[in-house]
Amino acid sequence: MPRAVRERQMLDAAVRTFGQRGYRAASMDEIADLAGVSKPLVYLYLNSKEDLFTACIRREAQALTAAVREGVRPRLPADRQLWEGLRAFFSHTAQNPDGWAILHLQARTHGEPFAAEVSAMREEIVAFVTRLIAVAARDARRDPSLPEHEVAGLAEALVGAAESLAAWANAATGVSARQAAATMMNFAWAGLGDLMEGRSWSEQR
Amino acid sequence: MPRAVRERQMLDAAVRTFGQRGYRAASMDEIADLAGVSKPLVYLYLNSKEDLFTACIRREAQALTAAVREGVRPRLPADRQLWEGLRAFFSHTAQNPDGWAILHLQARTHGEPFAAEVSAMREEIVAFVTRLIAVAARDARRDPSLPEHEVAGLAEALVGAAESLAAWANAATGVSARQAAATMMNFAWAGLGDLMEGRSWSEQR
Amino acid sequence: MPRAVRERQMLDAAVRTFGQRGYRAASMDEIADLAGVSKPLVYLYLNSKEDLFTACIRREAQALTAAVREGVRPRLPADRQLWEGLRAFFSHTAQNPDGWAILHLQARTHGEPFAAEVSAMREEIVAFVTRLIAVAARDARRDPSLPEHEVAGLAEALVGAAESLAAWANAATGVSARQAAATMMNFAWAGLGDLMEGRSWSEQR
Amino acid sequence: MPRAVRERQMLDAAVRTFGQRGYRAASMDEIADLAGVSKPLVYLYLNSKEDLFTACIRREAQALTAAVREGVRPRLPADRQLWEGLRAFFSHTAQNPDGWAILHLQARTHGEPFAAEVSAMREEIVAFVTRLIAVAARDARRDPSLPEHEVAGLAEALVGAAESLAAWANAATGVSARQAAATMMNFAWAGLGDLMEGRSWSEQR
DNA sequence: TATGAATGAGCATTCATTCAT
DNA sequence: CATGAATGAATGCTCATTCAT
Repeated sequence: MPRAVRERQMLDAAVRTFGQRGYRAASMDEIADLAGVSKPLVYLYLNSKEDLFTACIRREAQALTAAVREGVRPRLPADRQLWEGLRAFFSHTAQNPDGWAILHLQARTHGEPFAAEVSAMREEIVAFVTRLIAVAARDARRDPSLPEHEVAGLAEALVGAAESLAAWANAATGVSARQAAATMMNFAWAGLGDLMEGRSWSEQR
Repeated sequence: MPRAVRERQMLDAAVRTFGQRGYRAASMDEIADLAGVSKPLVYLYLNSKEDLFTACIRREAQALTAAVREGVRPRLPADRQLWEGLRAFFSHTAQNPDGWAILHLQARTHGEPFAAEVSAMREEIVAFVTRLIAVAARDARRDPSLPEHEVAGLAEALVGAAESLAAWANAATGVSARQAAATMMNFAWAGLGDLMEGRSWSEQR
Repeated sequence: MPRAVRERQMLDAAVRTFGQRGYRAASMDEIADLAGVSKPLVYLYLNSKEDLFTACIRREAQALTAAVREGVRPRLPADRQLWEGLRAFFSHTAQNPDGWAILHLQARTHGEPFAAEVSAMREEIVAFVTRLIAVAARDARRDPSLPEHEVAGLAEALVGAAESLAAWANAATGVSARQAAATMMNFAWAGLGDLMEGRSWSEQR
Repeated sequence: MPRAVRERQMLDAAVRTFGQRGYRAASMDEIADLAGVSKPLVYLYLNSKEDLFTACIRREAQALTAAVREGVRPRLPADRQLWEGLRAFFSHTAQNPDGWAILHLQARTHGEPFAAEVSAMREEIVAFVTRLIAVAARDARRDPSLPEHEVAGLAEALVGAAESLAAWANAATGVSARQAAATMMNFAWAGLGDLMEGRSWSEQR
């Protein structure tokens, strides 16, 4: 069996195990078993538990950013791009709960080698959102009087809100990716103040 | 030395160790050392690692909710209450990074006995926010045409955004609790859309 | 509360705990709790776990030998003395299962300081039986052509059989001390060979 | 080194350690040391201390019953079968003092999982003796007017006597298996009463 | 007389990791 | 390419025992 395939099996098993048990509670024995190979082979291919976990994080991070990137049509107005990105995000996390658990919970919880890995991805997403906000500001013919720093904070908050909603939507049965995205747009774009006045964000214009 | 004092020392040491190392990686030996007592005493007073961690979660959760509750003056308009709550929240988390790490990261990452504990606290905060939104809607003389479910999602998103900003503010040096709270208000109350048009939320009116 | 009474309470608790849990599994904590006193007091009165266990063994051994001694009228013929001794033995062990467990199981299982203690008692009983056999032989006007050594073996076997029956009678519901003693007499006095021929031992002559 | 061999070594070491120290006092460290392997290997092969002890009991129980079974020629008269069985029994226990200590003392002293294991073996032996008694009764052309229950008691007493003699013979130097068996036959078959009259059981008729 | 507070030492168990084949 | 065999190092937890009061 070619190496690439074996490696994929191992990563699949590892993602599942790490996602469900957590980094420390997952044992290499269980992962090897689930992958259907012997433990030494896992070490031969992936060196150590740490490296294996890092590989999981990287793969899942790339899968997530790719899904979001592919979900967004870059020519649309900023709010529409955000809308599409959010839909892709909620959709992907709902379909890959173990991967999402690794990125959102495990990697950040278990210290330096891993937190850095996931931060890279997060920054990519934050940068994407930051760019959207800048574009929107330009389209509104406004000088970016919002300072850099403030924009970064807004993006951070937006991403955090989305992450939180992802967990909520996954847990609360019956909340679709679309609904979660709609809630996010209302919250982030329209703002609570506007919502109070009866103005909510809407996909149609 | 009286029991109550010793117990406090142990909890302090445990919060610090759990917060920095994580639940699994923290060893009872290290906690006992840091508390300046022998391991058996930790077991005598706090029964088990699980119970000790639960006690940490409970203490930190109560400290956090108490801080927020005390920071809010209940007669003010909803947005002002939110503003004050956020300031208290960011302030408390900045001053108790280990406690916040336990609540935000560790407890949620390590499965059922603990996740439930922190969920209770989180629900209390979400309920507080939900109530604020409802009050704001009433004050704006709007029928609560925002459905229950949508409000829950908004509150969830708001809390998630705040949690995310807390981590960000703690990490990025030089962001004060006040600044973080302002960013949150802009984000949550004014909304990105308004911000684009130059309307941001402001403490003065 | 006078020392003697306290000490009795402790020994009672210890016998029960050792009898039910075993020497190693019984904890000084549990014994102190059951006795209703603090642990240091147990140490003050009885020095150590080892000494405490030894004290239990001694007390129960004396109680058992006393019960047997008091049950036997020394002027009767040998077989009647044996009969009475067996009844007293089965009766006492049935009423003190924990004490009997200590003597029969725990003390012999846990090595030297204790095994010696119970051996002393056992030898006393074996000596009693040996004497009975010798008396019976004299009464039958037979030279003791049974060698010393053989007699010791017989006595040992008899005591072993009785001990075994005690456990069996205690476990099998509905076997009285009297029945157990009768079985023993049939077995030991009449012998299987005689039983086969229809001759069994009988209390009435 | 192949697994089966290693496993035997471990069981040998365990039987010796459990037999001499007792179940609780024996440490897995000591057993592993004595077996010449590391502790994790013991766990890998035998799961837990409890399982290891159970495996010891089972192995020794089977060895003992096999030795007795093989020592008995089934066509002989009942008393001769008993004689042969006893010789095999005393011989085996004398040669395996640690195994015998496990079966006779340790297993019965340490509660349910183990006591049940050894009870099974004991019942097999008691059943064998019971059958012998029944056969002897038939051969003597006697109705089995000995009630079931009485026979069970007799068998129990006989086995107990033998167990007791085994310990005695092992301790008292210079008592051979043959002598112990002879004493048992005199005791059990002839009965003390007969012995008093000068009639003892004899191998020759 | 009696106890609350405290600990040194040990034990069963697990796990990431490595050889020799 | 793949594995059966093996281990050093921790870790959670318990227990007999002792002071200071």
